[in-house]
Parts: sequence; C-alpha cells; structure tokens
Amino acid sequence: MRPVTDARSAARMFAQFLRGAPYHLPFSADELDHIHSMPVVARRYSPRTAITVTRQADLFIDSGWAIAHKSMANGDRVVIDFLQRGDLVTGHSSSGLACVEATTEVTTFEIQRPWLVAQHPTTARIMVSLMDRNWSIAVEHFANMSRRPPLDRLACLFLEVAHRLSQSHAGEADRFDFPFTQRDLADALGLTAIHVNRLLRVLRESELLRFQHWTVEVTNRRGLLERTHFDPEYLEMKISTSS
Amino acid sequence: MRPVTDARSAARMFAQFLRGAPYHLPFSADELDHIHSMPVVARRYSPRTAITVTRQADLFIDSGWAIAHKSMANGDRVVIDFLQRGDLVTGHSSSGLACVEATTEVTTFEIQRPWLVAQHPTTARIMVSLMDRNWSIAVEHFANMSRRPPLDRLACLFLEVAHRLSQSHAGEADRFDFPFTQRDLADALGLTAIHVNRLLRVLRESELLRFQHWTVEVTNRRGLLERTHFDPEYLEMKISTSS
DNA sequence: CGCAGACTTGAAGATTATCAACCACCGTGG
DNA sequence: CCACGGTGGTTGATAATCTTCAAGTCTGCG
Repeated sequence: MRPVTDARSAARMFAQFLRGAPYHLPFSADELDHIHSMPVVARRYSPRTAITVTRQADLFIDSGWAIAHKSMANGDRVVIDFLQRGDLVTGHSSSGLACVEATTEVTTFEIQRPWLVAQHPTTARIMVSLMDRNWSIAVEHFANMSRRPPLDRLACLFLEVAHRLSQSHAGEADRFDFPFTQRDLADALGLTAIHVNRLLRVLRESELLRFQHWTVEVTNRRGLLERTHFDPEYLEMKISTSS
Repeated sequence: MRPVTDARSAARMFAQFLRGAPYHLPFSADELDHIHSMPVVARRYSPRTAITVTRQADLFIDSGWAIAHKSMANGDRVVIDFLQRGDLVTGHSSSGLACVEATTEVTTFEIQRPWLVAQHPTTARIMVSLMDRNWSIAVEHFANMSRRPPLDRLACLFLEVAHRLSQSHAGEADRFDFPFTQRDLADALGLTAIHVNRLLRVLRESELLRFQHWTVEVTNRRGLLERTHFDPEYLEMKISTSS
C-alpha cells in the first residue's frame, strides 16, 4: 500500500485523529509541534487485502473494519480481535503467525516505533496506555473463553463491539454494521460456525439481540447485561496525561 | 509490604536485575546513572499473601512464583498467568478484578510509571517491549484455549513455563519446581481439576511428562514438541536498544 | 442458468463436566 | 501417641454440551 499523502499532512491528520474520539487527547502547543514533525504514513487498504506492519512500526486504525487472526499448526484459525477506529496494532508483537486483514476499506496511520516511544514522553505515555488496554482486552477474551458459556461469550462479543463503537461514534448504538461472517465469530469464540448459528438463533428468539444481513441489532440491552454481567471497564482508554 | 531497603540500594539492585538474566540489557553509563536515580521500591512478600500494585506503578518480579488471577461474576476463577522472575505486572491494567498472589516467597521491584515511561527513552523502550511480550503471551494463551485440545494445552503450559525458566536460569531444565495445584492448572486451562488430573495421568503414562510432588519432569521433550508444535517465539524478549 | 459462499437444520457421536466417593498427606490438639 | 480436619489428589458412573457429518436453503453474481 502506497502512502495516500505526504508525511507532513499525514502528521497533521494524525494529530487531529488523536485529539478526536475515542482518545480526546488534550495537547499542548509543544506536543502538537512534535506530533506534526513525526514521519507519519497514512495508508488506505481495499477490502480483503492484507495489512502488513513492519517489525519496527506501529499502526493506528483510523477508519473501517479489520480482523486480526492467527493460524494454528493444525490449520485452525483463531480470530484475535475485530479492529475498528482507535485500535492500535503493534508491529513488534504481531509477528509470529498473526496477521491483520482489512474487511472493509480501512485507513491507517503508521509510525516507526522509536518516534513514538523514544522521542517525546507524551507519545510514549499514549503508547503504553494503549498497550495496557490491548492487554486488558486480550485477558478479558481469554477469561471469556475460559469460563463463560458459549452463549454468554457471543453476547459479550457483541456488547464489547458495541461499546467500542460508542467510544468512537458518540452514543450507544443499538444497531450497527458488523461485516463479519458466522465463521469469523466462531473463530473468535473457539466454537464451530454451526454452533454459532444455533446460538444466534437463541439470542434472536429470546428477543435479546439479532445479527442478520451484516447488521447487529440490540433488542434488549438490559436483558443482555443481566445475563452476561458485562462490564466495559476493561475497554476504557486510561491515557495518562502529563499533568 | 514494607520496602526491604532504601530507594538508593533498591535502584542499584534493580539496575543489576535488568543487566542480568533474562533481559541482559547493556546500559551506557548515562543510562545506568538514570536508573540509579530512580525511586525504586524493593519488596518481599511471604507465601500466600496478596501482591497489590497501585494504579500508577509497575512491578517486576525478581524471584519466586506468583499467580495472576481474576474472578468472574459467577464465582469462577481464571488464572491469567504463572509469574516468575523477569515478568512485568502493570498496575494500570491489572485493575478490574485481576489480582496477583505470591505463591512462594516473592521479591519485587516497584516503580512509579512516569519514571519508567516519561523520564528516559531507555526505560520507555524496555517497558514497551515487555508489554508487547505480555500481549503476545495473552494472545497465545487465548489461541491455545480457543483451538488446542485440552491435552495439548496442558503440555504447552508446561513447555512454556519451562522455557521461561530457562530464560532466567540458563539451560533447558527438564526438571523444575512448580508449586501450583491441579486446581490452579484447571483454572489456567479452562478445565475442571478432575479433568486435569486425568490428563496428567495420560501424559505420565505416555512417558511424555510427569507432574508430581510439586515438581515437573519432562521425560520426552521431543515427543511433546512433535505433539504440540510448541514454538517459543512468542516468549522472546525483543527489547529494542538505542543503537 | 449455475455456481460459490454463507447460512440453516437434523441426527449421531465424542468430549468434558458433574456428582459421588475415596485415599494420602500433614499439621494440630487432646 | 493418636484422633481429627483440611487440602490435594484419584477414580468411576452419569449427564450435558458441543462437534461432526450430512443435507439442504438462500443470496448475489458472472
């Protein structure tokens, strides 16, 4: 993927990106200057193309849906996460067998890691906070996998996605696009696509939530919360500021 | 837990800790000076005591075994990781319902986060690298949970622990202490303790590995590797240096 | 039209949890 | 010295859950 703009305007867009949802970072003039001087690369990926990150670079999702997955030795696939605006993909750790693929059209900002962690304390703090959040998300998914029954896992997945969307696009959306297949869901939940299908039916028939035609519709949020005890605390963006 | 020494000698011990296994970090005189000036707190925890981290602090395990776990709304427990020398516990993310408990006697170094990420690029790089590794470990555990059969999960857990030990204490140890119960293993693998018991018997009777009397004995490493396709790449300490 | 991918449904089979005992070890206190 | 309780471990029978296998539907698209 070629850069879509020169580094100068990409840096400007990146600064705007950090100041808006979901981060809402308040920058001083000095901090803004530094970010404007960074060698940011803005890219645009077509649907169904691979998003590759070099080992020394990190990547911010600006818009669109992507899927982070990993293939096992036996051929099985594991979906690590459904990525949306605001999510950070670290090149350093996504090595191994993990890879990211654009599902819709995706735009990103890519920055060499030294610029983010070693040049200015502000961006270092941001990185560390976002990596904390990524760890929390991974651990929560692990816990769901470990000790939540499949139906609750599925419900929690949708509640999480909805909450992450609401962080970027203000307001609790009870209806949103979700361009992934039942197979994707199954690989994210450690189930078979067939079983996910049956679980979706249960959710639909119990009037809790429906997922059809690539859109999710939360029909009974209270009921879902009561059933799953979903707590979005692990998704909060706890970005420490200089103050 | 009270600090066991003053900050000055704690900082000195911490610098030695970072220069030794498993990190092997080569510091310049300037970097060493900075680390010696940091307000490090060294602590010692007795077996079966809780290790608490304040939100703004991070913690390095210096010696001993600890267990990071989390309790679910329904009362179930999830073991997130078995912690040993070299592991980083971030206070920021281990909030929520996660907590850490010393299993043996444990010694730690505790540092306020701003000192680690905002005062010097070297420590910021170290933090980011270790958080990358923590994420990789969480994702690998998630993938194991998701798509590996229980017996392989159990085997991989022991291979991972053995590899992490070998990073701190040179040499591939095929026999080591592991002071955790079958219930702990079960909560780490998403199984029941009863089932873990049966799986351990299978491993023992197939002459692959035995875990008895709180010691693990790898009796057929090659066989385990062939069965599980265990690849320790995700455990490597890829700490970027200033060069 | 026909094909491919995604989804749906049913029946059979395998795996793991649950329930219920029981044993072994160890520190405590009579 | 020994009875006792608690924890951890072991084993068997039963039940619930999820996967596998098989078949069929629906949709969009060349």
